[in-house]
Amino acid sequence: MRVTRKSDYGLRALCTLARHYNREPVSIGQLSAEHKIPEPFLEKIMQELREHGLVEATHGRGGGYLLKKRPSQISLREIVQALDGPIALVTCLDPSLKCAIEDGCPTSPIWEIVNHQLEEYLASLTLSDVMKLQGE
Amino acid sequence: MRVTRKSDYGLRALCTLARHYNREPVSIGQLSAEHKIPEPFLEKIMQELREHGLVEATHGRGGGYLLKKRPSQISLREIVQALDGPIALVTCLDPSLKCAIEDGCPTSPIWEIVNHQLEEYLASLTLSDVMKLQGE
DNA sequence: TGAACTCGGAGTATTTTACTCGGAATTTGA
DNA sequence: TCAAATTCCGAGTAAAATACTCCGAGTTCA
Ligand code: FES
Ligand code: FES
Repeated sequence: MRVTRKSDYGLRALCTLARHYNREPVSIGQLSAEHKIPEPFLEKIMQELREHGLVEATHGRGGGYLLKKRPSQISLREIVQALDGPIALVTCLDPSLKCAIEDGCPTSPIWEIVNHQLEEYLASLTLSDVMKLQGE
Repeated sequence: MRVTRKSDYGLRALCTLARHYNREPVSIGQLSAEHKIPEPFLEKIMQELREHGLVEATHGRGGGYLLKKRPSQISLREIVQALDGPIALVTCLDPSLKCAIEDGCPTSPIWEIVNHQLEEYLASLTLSDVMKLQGE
């Protein structure tokens, strides 16, 4: 029942990018120092975020990353899905896998409901919510 | 973001025990056959459920397991906590571990909220809810 | 007394997560 | 124009968590 470290690291980095929204890009070096994230690992994370359209990168000296959308347009759900893959509380809910029992499985309906609730809840929270909470 | 197989297996087994509430105990053999769970693994699972006071066992021939409380008194949260340990969406929320940043960590407030919501939601669902959904 | 059970502890195997490495490509400023 | 600062990409390795096994011992009951 855990979000991977990738998602937590990713979210922390995105917070910094939210502060820099509409300003100069932020490099891996800066991000990893601020949040104590191993550099090469964060590099991979930012790459995935870019592939999923959440950030964009500028190459070369002075380059780095910036948010591609407004902080209020980026939900926790998107972030977690980008880094951890589909939200599936049990393996049977992961579209890329299949389950042992299928029909007549007593637990599948309840997990579907819980999963759906969780997904909707994460969709309702955005980077700007995270920023707001931080200030308190 | 996954409940372990242990919890899913455990929940399936508990469903059968719910049907047998106030009747004869059900053995590991029966349970594992019905739900296609490896016998020795299920044995461990039932042991943990017993240690957490959710089921009770009777030894010897004709023995097996029975629920120790009414199905409506057993929440998903208890089950998951018994088998997967504390519900902690990120490692920082697990009381047995500590975190790298602590003060000023931008993500900790939001994860606490999400974690709490999830926990409450699981607490609100019981074995009898699972049974009801199954009938549909 | 022996078959059908659970108990308990100590394992092993498999999968997932976390993280590293090195070389190529891109941009900018001196 | 070249060297430094940066991302990009693919292929790894290391560590941790999960999934599962094994076996000998204790219980109960017919
Ligand atoms: S085994 Fe797949 S839904 Fe239960
Ligand atoms: S690192 Fe522990 S709360 Fe963020």
